[in-house]
Amino acid sequence: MKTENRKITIDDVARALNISKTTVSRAISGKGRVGEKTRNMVMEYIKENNYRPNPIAKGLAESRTYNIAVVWPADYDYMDLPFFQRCVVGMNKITSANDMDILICMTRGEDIGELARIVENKKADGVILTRTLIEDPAADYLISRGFPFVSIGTSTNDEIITVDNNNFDACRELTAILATQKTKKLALLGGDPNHVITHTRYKGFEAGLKQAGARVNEKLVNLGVNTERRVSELLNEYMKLGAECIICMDDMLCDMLIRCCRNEGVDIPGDLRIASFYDSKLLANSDPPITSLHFDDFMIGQRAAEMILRLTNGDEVEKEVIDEYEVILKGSTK
Amino acid sequence: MKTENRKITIDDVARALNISKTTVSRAISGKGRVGEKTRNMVMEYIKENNYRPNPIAKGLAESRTYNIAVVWPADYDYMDLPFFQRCVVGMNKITSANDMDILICMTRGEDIGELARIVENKKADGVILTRTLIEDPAADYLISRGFPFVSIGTSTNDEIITVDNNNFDACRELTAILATQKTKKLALLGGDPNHVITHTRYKGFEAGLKQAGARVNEKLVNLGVNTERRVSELLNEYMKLGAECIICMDDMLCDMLIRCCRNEGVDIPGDLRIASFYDSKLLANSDPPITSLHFDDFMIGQRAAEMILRLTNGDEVEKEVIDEYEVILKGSTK
DNA sequence: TTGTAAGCGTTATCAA
DNA sequence: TTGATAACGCTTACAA
Repeated sequence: MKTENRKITIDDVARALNISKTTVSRAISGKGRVGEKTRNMVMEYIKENNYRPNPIAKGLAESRTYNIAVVWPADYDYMDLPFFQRCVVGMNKITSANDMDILICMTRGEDIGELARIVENKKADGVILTRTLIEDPAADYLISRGFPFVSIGTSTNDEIITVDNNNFDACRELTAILATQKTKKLALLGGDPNHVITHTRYKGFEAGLKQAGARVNEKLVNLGVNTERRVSELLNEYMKLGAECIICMDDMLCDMLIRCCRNEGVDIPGDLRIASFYDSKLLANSDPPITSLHFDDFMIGQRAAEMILRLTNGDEVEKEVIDEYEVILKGSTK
Repeated sequence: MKTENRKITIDDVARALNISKTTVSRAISGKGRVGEKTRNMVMEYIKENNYRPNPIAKGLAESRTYNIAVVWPADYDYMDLPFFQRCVVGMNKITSANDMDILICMTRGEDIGELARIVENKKADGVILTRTLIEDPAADYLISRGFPFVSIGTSTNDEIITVDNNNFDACRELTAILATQKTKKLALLGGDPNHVITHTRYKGFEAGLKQAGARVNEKLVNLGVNTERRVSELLNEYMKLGAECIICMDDMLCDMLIRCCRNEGVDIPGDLRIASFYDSKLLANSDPPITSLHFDDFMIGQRAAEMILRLTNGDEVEKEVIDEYEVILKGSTK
């Protein structure tokens, strides 16, 4: 009972069939002409003997890895957002269907050292960036190296191939709906101004107000908010200015705001309405449930993966915008 | 202005220095004797010319990949739990410090096809399973292939090298604290009985009651709960039986339970106390905030990564238990 | 201490 | 349609 554990190689196949490696290789890859009969013989043999070409050797010969690197931010602020995880599940559906794998690569603030290592070492054939920044060292680096990549999110740099949800329209629509109720005084609480999405959401907010015949009140808009202390200050300011509704750019801000309201005895939606430009399962089920937008993270991951695969195959790839968002009106806006 | 983009190889280094590849290889790897002078010369040259050995070629020669595969469940139930994502961030800290990378690999229910592909194709040197099951096809497969792996979570199979939080003690402690208040009638809502953790938590619950001089009331314990409908039914049953406190095994159940209570007009903690055996940032901030346990996901990922690296280096590795949990008492249990 | 040459398992070039 | 044979870039016996 010898358990031959050594993996069978292309050489073994060739020898067993009394043909050359070249022929076997051609039969499998489909490149180059092979006799019908020979091909069948090879295909049958490898099926029966469960031969799988070694992707490392293949990679060495082809200068490929059959891996896609996905870049995540490792900052604590983002570690809890299920967004990245959900994207990856979507990407995996595509990559695994193409016998490719996903490599996880972290950036820590400005530090793109790990990405650089992966690129220099050729450990992946392409890269997916999971967010776009105004000042974006990762994207700049990849461009400078001429390394294929796509970004999730809209970019200020037009050469970058991106896939994004239609955040602008979604935010515009939600804002317009809220503004055309009796409520006119809408306020905004925004995140990191180095994120392109922050500006997109702001533009959507602006357009939504315009559409409803209202205008942005600069005093009711603040970006770069990232602490509960700051949220609390702004809540007080906004209330003094007579804000009727506050929209948060994401649910971490929204979560903070809810807590501040509770501490200050501000009733939602009685004294103040609240909405978020990005959904969270848990917030949508909180008391009161929070009005928000919903995007399909799984889907956007899938699209990004499809695009980078095409790109690494040398095909032309165009930017994409996904329009399937949902506006979910809940108790927090009556 | 020729941009020599071709990567420099070990051959280039050797030729430039008028020595053989062998010597260069030895100087870099540290294996085999090399003259002090020669080594310095090599090291200096590769630093200046920014030479990095190609890991694919290295891998082909050594039969290694410098990748670790991390296995995630792709089921919808788990897609939202930040646990897996946080683990990976922890693992990455270790792997990247060792010039290794993380490959993501999904299992879908019983389907371990992708894991098998990665193992058969030798696309990783070792595997980390992120949960343990009673009936565990992934672990069984890896054992049968003799492929190195570690599991996060306690296993019923003693040969498996695991790293786990001390769930038993944590659950025991929380239960005991809740039971030694005036409350004696504790109920339990549990998840998938194929997960080892479900049983561990149950044992902890049992031990906690015992410690408090109480005993498990079988009618107040139900495992395998996974729908809101079922939670609602059980809430009614438990209330009829006079339950004073319900502990949920995780925060998805807890979230459902809170919603059911709201629907049924059950006041927390007035009519009923609630706690969870696994924490969620959002639940801890809900109204009322939920009493729960807290574990360090980042840390457990780190440990798992350290273990698999040692294992792939052929070192002996022992099971580990991490004792740093926190019991967080909040408003939901008064 | 250093070098030669044979792998590692593929693909690709060039003849036959 | 097929087959030698040389890459791909590195490690590692075995020699010197």
